[in-house]
Amino acid sequence: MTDKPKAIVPLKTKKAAESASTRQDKSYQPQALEKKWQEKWEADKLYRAVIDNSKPKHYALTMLPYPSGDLHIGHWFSMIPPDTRARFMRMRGYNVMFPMGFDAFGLPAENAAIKDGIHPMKRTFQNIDRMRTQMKTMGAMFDWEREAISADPSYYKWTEWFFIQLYKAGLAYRKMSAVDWCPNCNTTLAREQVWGDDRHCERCGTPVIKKDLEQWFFKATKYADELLNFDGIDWPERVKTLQTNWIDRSEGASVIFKTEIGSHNVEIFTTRPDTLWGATFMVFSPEHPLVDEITTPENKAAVNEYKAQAARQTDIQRGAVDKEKTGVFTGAYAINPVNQARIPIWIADYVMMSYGTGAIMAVPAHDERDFAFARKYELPIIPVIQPEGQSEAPVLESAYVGPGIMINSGMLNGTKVNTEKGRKNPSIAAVLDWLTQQGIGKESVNYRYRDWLISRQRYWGAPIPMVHCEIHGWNPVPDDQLPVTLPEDVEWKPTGESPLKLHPTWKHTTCPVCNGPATRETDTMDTFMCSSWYHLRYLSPKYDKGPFDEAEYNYWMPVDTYTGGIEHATMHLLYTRFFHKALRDIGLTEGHEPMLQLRNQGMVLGEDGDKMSKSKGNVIAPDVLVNRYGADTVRAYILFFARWEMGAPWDSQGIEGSARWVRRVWTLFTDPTPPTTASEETKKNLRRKVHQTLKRVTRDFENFEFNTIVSSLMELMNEMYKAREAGAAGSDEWQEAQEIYLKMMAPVTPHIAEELWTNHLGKPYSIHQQGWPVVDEAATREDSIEIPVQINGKVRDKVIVPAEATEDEIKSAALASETVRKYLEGKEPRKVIVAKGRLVSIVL
RNA sequence: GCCGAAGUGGCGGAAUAGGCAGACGCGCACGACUCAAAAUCGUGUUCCCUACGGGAAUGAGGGUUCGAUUCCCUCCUUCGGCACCA
Repeated sequence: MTDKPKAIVPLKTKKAAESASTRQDKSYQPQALEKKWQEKWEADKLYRAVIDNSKPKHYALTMLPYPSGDLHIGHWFSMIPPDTRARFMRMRGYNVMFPMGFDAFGLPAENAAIKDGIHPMKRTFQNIDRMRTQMKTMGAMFDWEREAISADPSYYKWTEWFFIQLYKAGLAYRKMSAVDWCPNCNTTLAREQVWGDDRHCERCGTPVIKKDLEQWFFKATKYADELLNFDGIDWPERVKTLQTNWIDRSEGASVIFKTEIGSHNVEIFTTRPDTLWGATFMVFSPEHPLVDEITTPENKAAVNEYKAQAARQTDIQRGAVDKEKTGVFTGAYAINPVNQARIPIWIADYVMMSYGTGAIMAVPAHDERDFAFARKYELPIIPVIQPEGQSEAPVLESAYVGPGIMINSGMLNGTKVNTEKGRKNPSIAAVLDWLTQQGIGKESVNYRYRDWLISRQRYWGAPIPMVHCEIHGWNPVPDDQLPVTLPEDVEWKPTGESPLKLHPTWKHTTCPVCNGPATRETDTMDTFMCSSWYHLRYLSPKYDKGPFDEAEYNYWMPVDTYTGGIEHATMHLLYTRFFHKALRDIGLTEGHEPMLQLRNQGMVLGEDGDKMSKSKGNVIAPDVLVNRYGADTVRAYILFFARWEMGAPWDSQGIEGSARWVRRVWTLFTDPTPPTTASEETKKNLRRKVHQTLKRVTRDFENFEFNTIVSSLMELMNEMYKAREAGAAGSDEWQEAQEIYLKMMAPVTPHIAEELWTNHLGKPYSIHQQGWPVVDEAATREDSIEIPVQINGKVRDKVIVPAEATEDEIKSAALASETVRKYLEGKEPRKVIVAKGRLVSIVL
C-alpha cells in the first residue's frame, strides 16, 4: 500500500507520461475511485429506503425528468443539491427516501417517430436506460428499486384507474367548447399550457388557435378556493403568488337582466354592483349564444358581419389593450332590474366569452372601457358615484373610479364608496344585501381559473379509459380490463387526430353496460395527469393491488421536501395539489396537501448567458465534465457556482476552483503527517474554526444555501493547511477536525469522503451511515475579539478585548486607545454606544 | 396597467438580530519552482487621490438612526407572470 514511489527512476528522458503516471499512483484518481464506491454502495443497497418505525421519516422528492436521451447539466443542477440535502438529513438520523423515475409519455418521442418511424416505446425505454446509466455517475443516493416510469403499463394502469375514480366522483366530464389547439403539436392544450402575450404553446412555442371540440375536463374549479389556501405548507411566496394570480378570484355579484323581447334571463357578473344604477347599456361577447336570437331583423346584417370579423381575428389581435373599441347594436333592449330602465344591448369584442358569463352591464361613468365605448357610440353616461366634498355630479372627462358617495341610486343614495373590493366596500356590501333581498341578484365569486382540459389527440400518452355506446353513452372501462394498453402497430401521421383513431381495430370494443358494439375514446391524457401522482407510485412501484401500498403511504407521505423548477408553478404544481384534494375527497389520500415544503432552483444558462440549447451550441455536457474532473468535483461546483434558487450562466473556468479544492483536500489528508509541535492556542483555534464551520454548514443545509457550504469548507481547509504548518497535525484536535471535515464533505463529495474516511483515516465503512457531528457551542466562542471603534460613523481604530468583556470594559478600552484620544482632543465625547461584542460608536 | 423577483468589484457571489462591505472562488498581476511551459506553491487584486495616510462606494435620490447592502418613501433598470378580467 505505502510502497515507496520508485524514486530512482533511471533518467527523466524516459517520457513525461510515465513519470506522471507513477506520481498518480498515490495521487487523486477520481474515475477509478468513484466507480469503485458506486459499485460497492449499490451492492450493499446503501441507499435503499425501507420502512423503519424506529426513525423519523423524510421523503425528499425532486421533479422527475423526461427521458430526452441525454443527461443535461440542468439535471445535475436540479438533482445534486437536493441529493446533498437528502444525505445530510440521513446523517441527521432520518430515514430518507429519495426516489427517481421518468415522466416518460409525451410528444417528443412521438414526433420523432413521425420523422424516423422508430416506435416511441422503443426509443423511450432506450433513452431511459441511457439516462439511468448517466445518472448513476452522479453518485446520488437515489433508491433505484423505487423507480417508476409513467409509460409502463403497470404505471399507467393506475393513471387510467384514477381517471375512472375522478369520473365516478363527478370530477371528470366531457364538454364541447372552444379550446386551445397547437397546430404544431397537433393537439389541444390546457389553459395553463398556453403562455405569453402571443398565446403560444408551452412546449413548442407555436401560437395556438381556437377549435370547437368535445373534450374531457377535470373539475378543478371546484377546488379554486381551497387551492388559494396555502395554510400549513412552506412554499415560496413566488409560487403562491403565481398560483393566486392564476386562479384570480374576484368578488362581486351576479345579476339577472331580462331582455325586453323574449324575456330571456341574461346573467352578468360585476365586481361593482354599487354602480348598477349607472348601467346604461349591455355588451355581449360576439360569441354569446343569445346574440342570434335577440338581434332584430334590421340589425342582422351588421351583427353577422361583426361576428364574422371577430371570429377572423386571433385572440392576440382581439386582446390588444390599446385597440380602439368597436361594436354594433343588436336592436334589442334589456331592462335594468334595479330601476327598470330600458337599455340597449350591443355586441363588442372587448367582452370575452371566456371570462364571466360573456355578457356585461356597461357603466360608462365608472369604467374606462365602457366610457370609451359610450363616447364613441354616443350612449348615455349617468354618474352614480360622486366624489366626496363635491356637491354636484361631476362633468366627466373620463370614467371616475375613485371613492365618494352613491347618487342617482334610489334608496341607496348617500352610501359611502371607498376603493376596497367586495364586502369591505360599504357601498358594495349595501347593494349585495339589497340585491339578495329583492331577489334580483346575489353575491358571487368569479375566477379566471378554468377546469383542466386533459384530452390530447396524440398516441404516446395514457389512454382515457372510456367507452362510448350509442345507447348507453359514455362508460368507464371495467376495472378488470385495465389497463387499456396502447396498440403497438400504428401509423405515424401528423393528421391532427390521434393515431389511435386511425388504427383499424383498436377502438372497437363492447359496451360495459349492454355488451353491444361500442368505441373507445381515442384521445390520450395530458402527461401532467401522470405526474400528478408519481410521488404516490414511488411508494410501491411494483404494487399491483392498487396505485400504492397503504402501509408505505402511511409511513412516507406526505412529501417533506419537494424541489424543482419554477416553470411548473401554474401547471404541475397546481395540478398535483388539485389531484391530491380530489383523491382526498374520494377517500384515497389523507391531509390537504401532498407536499409540505417546496423549494425551486434557478436555471443554468450557457456561458454566453443565453438559455442552453443545441441550436445555439452552448450546451454543457455533464458526462464530459465527469470524465475530466470526476463526479465529486462536478457536484461541488454545481453547489458552489451559483445561488441554487437563482441559477447563473455556466463558467467553464470556474470549475477549476472546485477541482483544486478537491485535490487539495486529498493532499491534506494523504500527505504524511509532520511532527506535532503546535501550541495549545493553535490547537484551540483550529477546534474553534472547525465547530464554527460545522455550525454554519449545518444551518446552510437546513436553509438550502448550498453555495456557502462549499465556501465554508474551502475556508476551513485553508485554515487546516495553516494549522498543519503550525504543527497541529497529529493532535487530538487535528483528528477531530479530520473526522468532522469528512462528515461535512460526505453529502457534497460522497466518493472522496468515503475513500479518505475508510482508507486513510481507517474508520468503519460507511461514512454515509455516520451521524452528523454535533456542534460544541463552547468551542465556537472566541477568547478575545477585535472590536472596531467608529468615530462619527467611520471606523478609526480597533481594540482587542476579552470575549466576555462588559459594555463598560469595552467602552473604557475604546476610550483608552491612542487614536481615539487623538480624535477626542481632550474633549468628552457627546455619546458612546457600545454594541456588545460587535462595535463601539463614538459621537463627537 | 396590475402582481412578483432581482440590481453589491472584471465575473459567480459573501455579509446570524441595523454594527469592520466585498468571505470563498474564478480571472488577472507579480514572485518561487522549471532550460521552458503546464501543474503546484506564495503574494497582491473595489475605485479615486501628491498611496505614510485620506476620500468615495452595495442601481439613483431622499428619510429614520450614533451607525443602513439590511428598515421606510420615491424613482430607474432587468427578468418573470397576468391582462379590454367586467
